[in-house]
Amino acid sequence: MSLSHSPNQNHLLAALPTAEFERLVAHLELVALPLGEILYEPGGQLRHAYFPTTAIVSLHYVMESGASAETAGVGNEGVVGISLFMGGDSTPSSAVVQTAGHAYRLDSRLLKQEFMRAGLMQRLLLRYTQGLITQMTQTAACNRHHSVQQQLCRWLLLTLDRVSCRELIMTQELVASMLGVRREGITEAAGNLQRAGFIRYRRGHIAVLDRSGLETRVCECYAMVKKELNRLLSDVQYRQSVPTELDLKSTASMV
Amino acid sequence: MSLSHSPNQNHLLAALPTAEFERLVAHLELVALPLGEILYEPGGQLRHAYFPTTAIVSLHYVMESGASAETAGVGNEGVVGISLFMGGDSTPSSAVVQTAGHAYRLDSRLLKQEFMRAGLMQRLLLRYTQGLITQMTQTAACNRHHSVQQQLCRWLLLTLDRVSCRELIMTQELVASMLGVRREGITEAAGNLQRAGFIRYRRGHIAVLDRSGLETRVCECYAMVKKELNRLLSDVQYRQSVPTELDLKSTASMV
DNA sequence: CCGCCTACGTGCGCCAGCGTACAGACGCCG
DNA sequence: CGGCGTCTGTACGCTGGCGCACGTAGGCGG
Repeated sequence: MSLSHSPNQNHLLAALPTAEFERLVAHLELVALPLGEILYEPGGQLRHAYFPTTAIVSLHYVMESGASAETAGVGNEGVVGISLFMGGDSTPSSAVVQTAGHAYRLDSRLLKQEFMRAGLMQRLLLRYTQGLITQMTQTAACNRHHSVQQQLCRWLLLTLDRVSCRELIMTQELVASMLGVRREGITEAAGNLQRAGFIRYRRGHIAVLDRSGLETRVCECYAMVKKELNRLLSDVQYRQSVPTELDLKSTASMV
Repeated sequence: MSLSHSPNQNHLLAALPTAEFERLVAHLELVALPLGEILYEPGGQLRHAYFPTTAIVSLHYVMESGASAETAGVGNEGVVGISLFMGGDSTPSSAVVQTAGHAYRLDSRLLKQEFMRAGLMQRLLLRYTQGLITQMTQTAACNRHHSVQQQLCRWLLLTLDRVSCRELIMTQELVASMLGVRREGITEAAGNLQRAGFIRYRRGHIAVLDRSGLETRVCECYAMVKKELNRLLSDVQYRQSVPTELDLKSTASMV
């Protein structure tokens, strides 16, 4: 948490070749993202792209009725604000900080400029976007066919892969709004997992005790998303320290 | 149906400036797409991109259990095979012809080449992809919160916007697999719509009698998708004949 | 014209998840 | 230490959609 910050904690930034990185690094601004902060709302103009390091941002859609559903999450593997280079400048979804932490932000114009250079940055951003599409596709199917408990496991594991500790600051209410279900549904599903000894719930804190236990309850969607993201970014090379230990660990423990 | 074919029937191709269009037109190959044809399967290498004119292709995901769900549809407003330029070359979803018709196909290498030129084609493809993302997002939320009947209306309207006639060749079984619900669920929902006089079902044929009727039953998702796609492609200019009459009509009748 | 295959209609029991309501319980703050 | 706000656990009836099973009917091929 209070360790030194570095843009290299974000996988995309860490994968940039030196020349491209040098061009951007002076314009990267470290910002703290408190829980609940809204990075963008439907139709609003984006002024920055955010490269999370320790924070996790949730992309989700709010319906007229107020009901909502997460379509994808963004952690240190990605970037918030793909519509900047995809061309729309805005989207109908919102981006909300789901786990407090830090991110480096970059002026939207600079990101577009860098994208237009058609260098590795463009390639990385497009690949990442493809991974995001996979995540959304999978979420759509998962919403349709899998139980709340399975989805909770998926969500916990995906979130866990993006943070460095085993404890999440997260109320059931919040999780429920992510998955688009009732709070009581989460209470029940989480209760099961707790009785099984996989997690421990304590008033806004979820401690994961047995990761592999969760993996026995999760639906296929989790593995699919991880596998596809790994595939898409498998050939990228990091400039120096490889920041993927978490991902490697998590995928190694999969089938 | 048996009218003359032209690449201009596809909105993306029609929006290319003359120079870019000339470069590609010799390599565009008209193909007939029969109902049920599989354009690509999970993990398979794509050899072509498809620009539908009269055909409609469904992107959908099949789970281990065999259950499936459509994440987006592609008609003459788009292209099948975005992973070619996004970078993955393949996706975990499949693409299946949902309404028989025609499409122009283009060798995958040529599409990549054209994309790399960073001309208007790139801009169009990225914008379209952004629209596709919107569609997937909306589908995910819709799967979660809306009734089968609302989703059926959404699906019918979206499909109707992509064909030139009021009758779809479509069994209930097929619609059910698109929406990822039971066939009986479609029977019931379609029965309601038929009793209301909005549609007429006849053994594999769905005739839409009252479009505005359907619009009273549909959820917000339909309008959202249309609106966003229009916004994203609002500033494109067509080379000659404007092929958007259908879309203009459909959006004019919306709120 | 007849038969058969495929598609459509219907009925039933079942259950996951919803809406609502309320009771405990943790922990912060005064 | 005590109070209160927030978070979590539990209970109950309800309903939409599922799984299954079967009846019916349209329409194509022989």
